[in-house]
This record gives sequence, C-alpha cells and structure tokens, in this order.
Amino acid sequence: MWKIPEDASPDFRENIGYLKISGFRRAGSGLIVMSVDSKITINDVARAAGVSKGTVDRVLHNRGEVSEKSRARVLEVIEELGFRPNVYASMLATRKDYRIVCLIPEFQPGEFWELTERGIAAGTEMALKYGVTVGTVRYDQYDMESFQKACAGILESGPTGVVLAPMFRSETLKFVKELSSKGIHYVYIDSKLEEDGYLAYFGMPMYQSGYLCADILTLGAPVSSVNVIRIARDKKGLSDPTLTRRTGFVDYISEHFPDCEIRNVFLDPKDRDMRFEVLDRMFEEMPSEHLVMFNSRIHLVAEYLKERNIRGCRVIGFDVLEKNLSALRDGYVQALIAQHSDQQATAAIDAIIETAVLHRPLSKRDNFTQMDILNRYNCDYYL
Amino acid sequence: MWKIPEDASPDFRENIGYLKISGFRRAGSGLIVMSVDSKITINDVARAAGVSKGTVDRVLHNRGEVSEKSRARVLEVIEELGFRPNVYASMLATRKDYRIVCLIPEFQPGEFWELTERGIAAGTEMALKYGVTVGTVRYDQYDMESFQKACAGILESGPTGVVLAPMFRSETLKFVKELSSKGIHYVYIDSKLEEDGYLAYFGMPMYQSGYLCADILTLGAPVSSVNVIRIARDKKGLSDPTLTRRTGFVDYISEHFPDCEIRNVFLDPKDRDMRFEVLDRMFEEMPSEHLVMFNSRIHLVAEYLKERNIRGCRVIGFDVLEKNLSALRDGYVQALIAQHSDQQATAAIDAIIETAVLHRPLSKRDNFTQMDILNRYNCDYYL
DNA sequence: ATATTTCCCGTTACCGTGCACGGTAAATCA
DNA sequence: TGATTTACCGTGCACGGTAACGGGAAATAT
Repeated sequence: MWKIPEDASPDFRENIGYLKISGFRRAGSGLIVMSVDSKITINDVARAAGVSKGTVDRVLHNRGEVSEKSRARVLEVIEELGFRPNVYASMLATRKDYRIVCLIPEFQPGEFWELTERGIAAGTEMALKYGVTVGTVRYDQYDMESFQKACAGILESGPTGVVLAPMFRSETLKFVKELSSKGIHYVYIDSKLEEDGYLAYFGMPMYQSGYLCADILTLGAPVSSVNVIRIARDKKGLSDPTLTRRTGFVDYISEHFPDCEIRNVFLDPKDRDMRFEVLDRMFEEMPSEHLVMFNSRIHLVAEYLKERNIRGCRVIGFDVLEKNLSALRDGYVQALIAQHSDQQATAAIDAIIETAVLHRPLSKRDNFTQMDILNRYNCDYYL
Repeated sequence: MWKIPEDASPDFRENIGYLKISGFRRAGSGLIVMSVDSKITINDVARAAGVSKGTVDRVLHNRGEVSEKSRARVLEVIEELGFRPNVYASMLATRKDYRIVCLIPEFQPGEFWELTERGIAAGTEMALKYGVTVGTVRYDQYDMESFQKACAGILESGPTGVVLAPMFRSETLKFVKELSSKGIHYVYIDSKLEEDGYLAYFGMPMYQSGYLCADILTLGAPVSSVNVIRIARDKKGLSDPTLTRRTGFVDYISEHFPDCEIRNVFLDPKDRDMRFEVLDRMFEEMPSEHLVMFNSRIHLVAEYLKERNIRGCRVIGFDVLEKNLSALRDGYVQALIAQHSDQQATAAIDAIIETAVLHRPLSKRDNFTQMDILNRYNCDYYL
C-alpha cells in the first residue's frame, strides 16, 4: 500500500495526508489528489459485523444459511466500509471454468467476417485476463446442416455463454431456445432476431445506415436515378440482413427526391464474366451516375469500373474489406459506411463476462454501434 | 477445470476428448473446438525442471541468484509446457500499489475535455480490475503557475505513470524530463511534443484531419472562397494544437483549388456581442458560403447563424461537444470531424498498465486514432 | 426423556504467486 | 585447516476469497 513519502512537503501532507477513504478528493486550486486505497477486505467486514468471513461470503453470494439479523448487519457494514471484493482473490479461489463460444460463418480471407474474427481475437485476449477461454465454431453459411451440427456441438459442450450472428432464422431460433432453457447466455452480433431471450445485441442500426447511405450518395442534392446493385440469392431460409438497410435507403430517397428512379441490378458473386455482362448492359440500358450496394461487396462493382476505366460515378458501399479500401483509395468508390464489427464482437464477449463471471448488471441490452463514414482521406486511419 | 461431460457423444469425445494443451484446434468441416485449459502452474514447472518454485520465480522475474544451468532448464520447461503465470495469483500476491495520474486542463461542462474525462473514468474502472488506482490532476490552462504546481505535486507523489495532454510547451518538456529521470512512464494524449521519452501517444493525425476537413467542406468540388474562423489568442507560451491541422487544410485547398481564397476571421470566445459584430462584418465585407473552424468551438458560429437565421452555408467543425451536436441536428453545421478523445484516454491508461504492471511490450508507440465524420444522420449513434 | 432434524455459523484447506528468510555447499580467506 | 564469504536454492507464509465440512444450539419428532 502506498504511504506518504517521508520527505513529503507540508503542503503535500496537508493535502492528502489525512485521507483514509478510498477515492479522490478535490483540494484547493482545482487540484484533485489521489487518496490512499483503503483495501477493505472480507475479514475487515467480518470483524466489524461480528461474524466470520464464511458468513460474509454467504451473504455476498446469497448462499443462504444466514439469519436475517446477521445478513442485515453484514450488508450494513459492507455499505458502511465501502467493501469491494477483490476480483483477483475471487478469481483465484473460485475454480470455475468459464467458456465462451462464438458462432460465426466460415469465410475467405478478406471477407466481411474477418473483421469480426479480429474482434473475437481481442476479446479472447481480454477474456484470458479473467481466466475465461473463448473458442470459435464456424459453419458454412450456405449449408444449414453444418450450422445445425455446430449448434449441437455447442449445446453438448455446455459453455458459459455464446456469441452468435444469426444467419438461418428458424434454426437459430431453435438453437437459442435451447440455450435459454439451459441457462446459457447468448449475445447477438451483426444482426438479431425478434425474440426476447438474448442477453445483449451489438450491431449497426440497419435502417439508419440505409438512410445515411442515401444522404452520402446524393450529397443531399437531387439526383434523377440511382442504381442499386444487389446479390442474386438462390437459397431460401437465409435471412437478408440488408433488407432493413434497403428500406432506410428507399425511404430517404422517396422523402427527399420523390422523382428519383431507383433501379435494381442483380449480380452473381461467383461469376465474374456474368457480372461484367450485367454491368455492361446496365450502363447501356439504364445508366446512372449513382451506384450503391447494401452488402460488403461493393468491390465487385469497383473491379468492373476499374477494368472498364469508368470514372465519374458516385459509388457508395458498406464495410471495411481490404478490397473495398483499395477501391476507395483508387477512387472507384467514394465512400464506405462502416461499422466496427470487431468492437461488436469484443463487446459481446465482454458482455458475457460481465454478466456470467463478474455478475455485474449490463447497462444496455441493445447497443447500436456507430456508423463510420470513410473516404479516401480518413480510411487509412481506420482501426 | 472443465471436464468432458460423462454423457458426451463419441463424436464429441473424438473431437476434443484427448486435448491436453491449452488453446484451440481445428477439427474436420472447418469446426474449431475449444480445448481444455491445462492450467500449468509454477509448481508444475518447478517439478518438471527439478527445482523449487522459488527458483522458477527468480527466473521469471530475472531476480538473479540462479545458476545458468537451472535458468536455462527452467526457461526450457516453461516453453515446453506453455506456462503462463496466473495473473490473479500474481496480482494478489504482489503488494505493490500502482497509481496512475492524469494531467488535463480544467473545463466547463460541455467543453472538449469532458469527453477525455469520460475516457479517464472508463480507464479508471478498467484499472481498478488490476488493482491500479487512477487520479486526475487539473490545472488552469490559462495559468502556467497552476500547471507548474500540478506538476510538482505529481512528481512529489511519485506515481507509476502519468497521462498528459501537453499545453505549455516548455513547462511540459521540463516536467517530462523529470518524469523520465524518475523512471516514471508518461503517455501523451491529444497532442504530443517532439521529444523522445514518452511511452506512447494517442491522438488524431492533425495534418490529415485538416486535409480531410477541406475535402468535406468543399465536397471535392471547386469553391471560390473559404472563411476560416479562429480564436483570438492573447496568451503566449501556449502551443496551438490546431496549427498543423490548419496547414493540412490549406495544403488541400491550394493543391486542389489554387484559386480559392482563404480568409481568417478572429473571434473572442468570451464576448458574444463582439463575436456577432465580427461575424456581421464578415458576412457583409467578405461573405463566403464555406465556413470552418479548427478547434472545438464551431458552436459559436452556429449560435450566430441560428440567431441571424442564416441558412445555406456549408459549415464544418471539429469535436463532439453537446453544443456542436445540437448545431449539427439543427442544420447549422453540416459535418463534424471527431476523434474519440475518450478512447484515447482509456488507451493511454491501458498502455501504462500493460507496460508498468503487466510488463507486456507495447505494440505501437504512436497511435493515430480514427477520424470520424459526423453528420445529422449518424451523429446520434456516436459513442 | 432422548433422538433427530433444522438452522446458523465458525473453521479450515485450498487457489497460484511473490518474496523474505534461512540454509547448504562450494569458494575464498586467514 | 578452520572460518567466512559467496552463490544458489528450498521453505513457508501472506495475499483475499471460496466453499466444503463439521459442530453447537434450538426446534421438532419419537
């Protein structure tokens, strides 16, 4: 414990010398000085309450077997002395093992989920400090069976908590219901389902992101047409997380520029030649200087523009992929709207730790992360 | 420690049953499963190395009094078993008291430093988990003597580390030199001085923020004139942290629009009538539709515009103050460029803890935080 | 009346490290 | 050769909580 230095000046002594209580105190001239940490232990509480530390511990953890009188007295003393349990000692003594598992889709390097995984890595590091291990389970987002298998495996291992991004709607609902019944906390990231058992949610406000996107695309000035580039979806059962975003976008346009024409163009992410053909046709039959995509694949458009050497379009996309950043730097994309998927994942892990390990109340359940606007001048400082 | 459930399926057993080493392992079908945390202790190491835990401890902390042979063997075993010291036990056992002090200017509610203080609060919370106490010392940023007094007090209390935002250049240099000589780590936030003793720096890239600002102000299209609103400074000795930002701004303009005229207008932050008079004259004598301020006080301009009911100007400012946000929502300011001053402060505290308490190497010394672009559509989700 | 249960509570053995302390063998000195 | 220093190293307690264990007193059952 810190003591007042022997050679402390009288002024210094006067300022902080007599402090006993943990915390800080405002001294003269706006100075705030640090006080001595009082380090109240469970033994101090026990002594002051006239009981043993075993009893104090029982009160602390509501383990019962304490008379109402003792309980009240202990609580009173705790409040009075400002006792805060030492997290280290607690973690050391408790032999529990906490495990958190993150359930996200498989991905190729450079794809959207890579950033999420970075956040998971950071969260893992952080969790380690609390003696909590974190693991990741991946599934093929185009193969429901792999998802089911992953879920089954998680349920079997019985973790402390689960972080997940819902892809298969009904399957996820089934999964989280089982989690709930087992008392396992789960946190949504990226998007969430409309049920009520989740511990927390961290994601972008989707509707507003579409609204914002429209503003950035049009720069707030009237435009006559906008081409919305979309991904052709063959599979059913997949929820489309960008739907709400599209709604926000369309709402902005129709509110601000009712005469603006919105066209949809569908691309195949796997067939480059087809994409080029479709975009060629688009520029011929319904050209527009305003292009937008609501998922993370705007780089597909940029690739085309670069190849065809088309400049002068205003192109807006979402999410920070390396390819998108390149397109931004090259000037084929004017702006990206980004979310910190990494921070979302980290925050999700943290939320589970706070709740299940540290038993602290969560301040918010639905956490909408900020929407970052990136252009060529600030994108290099992102992250 | 976690054990394999009795009723685990054969599949599950096969996947993770035999794992001994802490970490994770990739199984078939892209699944990554969690392994058992092996919990190697210092005693395990000691036993395997054929020494006592005292010796292992001496090796771990380079406390000497260990033969080279034993040392090598212990190191070898540590590597082999993948021993990681238990932070909890360590923190519990060590009686050291760590204290971090943050040195920032006094401020009124709603001013720039409020956000920094929020970050300090978050850092304090985090530090508490490590048994580290954090205090704040404030000074009057217009009174050098108060700064000197604050510095003296800090030096006297001999903290583990110091977080500071340099305001008085030469005084700060003197201060950090003393800190260095005492072996006290210090971290710059917001801006830094051109010396080399600091542990880390967290701040915005000032030049680039000016550059970015110019792009947002002009929307990349030619403008004929820009009015730069500045604060009249009477005091000497104060470093002007926005100087570099202004340089970036001017560079952008002269690179992109050499014909654009840049005018400077000086306001008195304390005299509202005078401000209105100056701005009235400005709009009369050298009107421009492009207004910009490089400090956090764009709300002073917005106040005027609102009062005079002037719309149609493009107004860009910096930093997220409540008043600035209001101006943004009201439409008198089109965009704010923001930095997460709070995260900077938190990161600074974290850097000191990582270094001085946990003895972990810092990944980066100069950390440029991202520049956030805020407009009326995304500002409500900031933070 | 004794036997048994219930309710409360104190005792105690850890958890994994840090570090002071004391001890032993080899090296140096007298 | 014996005494002392030096270089190494092991032992044991402390750190603040946790939770199993066991025991005493009161309440209830037999």
